[in-house]
Amino acid sequence: MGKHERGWVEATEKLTARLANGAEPDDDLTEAGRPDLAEALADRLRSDFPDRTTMRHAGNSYDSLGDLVVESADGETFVEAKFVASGGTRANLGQDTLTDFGLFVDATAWSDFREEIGFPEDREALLREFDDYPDDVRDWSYKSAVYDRAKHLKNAIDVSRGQNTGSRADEVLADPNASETEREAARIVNGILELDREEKLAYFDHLRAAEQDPRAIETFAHLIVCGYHTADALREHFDADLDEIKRLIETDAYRLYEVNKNTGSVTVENPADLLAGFEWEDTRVEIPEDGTSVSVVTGPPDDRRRVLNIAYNWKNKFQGIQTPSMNVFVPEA
DNA sequence: GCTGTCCTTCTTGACGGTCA
DNA sequence: TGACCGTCAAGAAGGACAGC
Repeated sequence: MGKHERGWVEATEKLTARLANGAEPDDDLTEAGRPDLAEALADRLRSDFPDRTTMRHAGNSYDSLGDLVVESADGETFVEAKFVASGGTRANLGQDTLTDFGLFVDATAWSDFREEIGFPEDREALLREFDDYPDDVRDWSYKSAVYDRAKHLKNAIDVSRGQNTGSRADEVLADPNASETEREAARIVNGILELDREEKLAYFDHLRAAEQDPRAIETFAHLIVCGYHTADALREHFDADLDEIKRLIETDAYRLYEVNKNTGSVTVENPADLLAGFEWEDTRVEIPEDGTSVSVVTGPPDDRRRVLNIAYNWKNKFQGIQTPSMNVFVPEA
C-alpha cells in the first residue's frame, strides 16, 4: 500500500465499519473512500460474523493489529483489510530488509556488500565496452548514467515490454542477421546479467556464514503472513507484537480480508490455516547454493516446512541495473 | 502425447516521497 | 528541481495438471 493510498483506504475502512453496523454512510467518508468496496467488505463481514455485536475501526492502523475489530459475545476478532488489484499474498520490500530487521546478525546489507566487492565498477566497465551510445546519455558523474546506458542497450537489442531481457539477448546472438552493434549490446547485457548472478551467489555465501536470529525470522514471517507488507507496517509491529500475533492466531482471532479494487470481490484468509501445524522449532532462513531466492523454513530436518520465499530482484531496466528489491511470496499450503 | 488452463515465480514500469 | 529510492501492481514465463 503506497503512502499516497492510505487516505482513501482508511476512509473505506471506516465506512465499512459504519455500514457493517447498519449506520448511515458518512458523506465525507463516502467522498474520500470507495463506497462500493466498503459495501462489499461490510456485506462479507456481516455474513461471516452473524453474531457480532458491533464492529469498530481500529483507529490509526499502526497503533494496533488489524484495521477493524469485530466484537461479539465470544470476544474480539481482528481484521486486516487489504485492497488489491490482483490476487496473491505477497510483498515487495526494500533490498536490505532482512538485515535491517535483524534476521541475520552482523551480516552486511546487500547494498553495502555490492559496494564492498566492487560491483558498480565491474558493471561500469562492462557498460563502457559499448561505444555507440547516443549523445544525450549523462556522463559518469551521474548515477543515472548507468540507467541511460542500460536503456540504450535494451533499445539496441529491441526488447519488447515484458520480454525477458536475457532471453532477447540470446535471440540476438543466435540471429545470423543481427548487426555487430546489436551483438555487442547483447553480449554486454548478458555480461551484466552474469555479473549480477555471481554477485547474488556471493552474497548468499556471505549470508550463509552469518548467524541468524530465529525470533526475528519468526516475527518477520508472522507479520508477512498476517498482511503487513510494507516496511512501515513491519517496523511498527516488529519488536513488540509477535506474542500478540501468535496469541490471536492460536485463538483463531485474526483474519486477513482482501478486496479486489476492480471487481469488488472479497476473499478471506485465516493465518491460522496457513500456519496450521507449524511448531516454530529451528526457524531459519534457508539459502540455496544455486539460486537467487531464499526461504524461511521451520521445523526439524525430517519435517521441514516452508513459510516464505524471498526473491532478490532488481526492478526497472534489467537485473543488475537500477532498483534492487525483494519480492516475498507465501507458498500455497 | 497434445492442448488448454491455472497458478507460481520472475521481471518490469510507473509513481510518490525524500533529500541535496 | 532533479536524482534517487521505495513501493505498488501488471504482465510474461514456465511448470503442474487435467481432459481429451
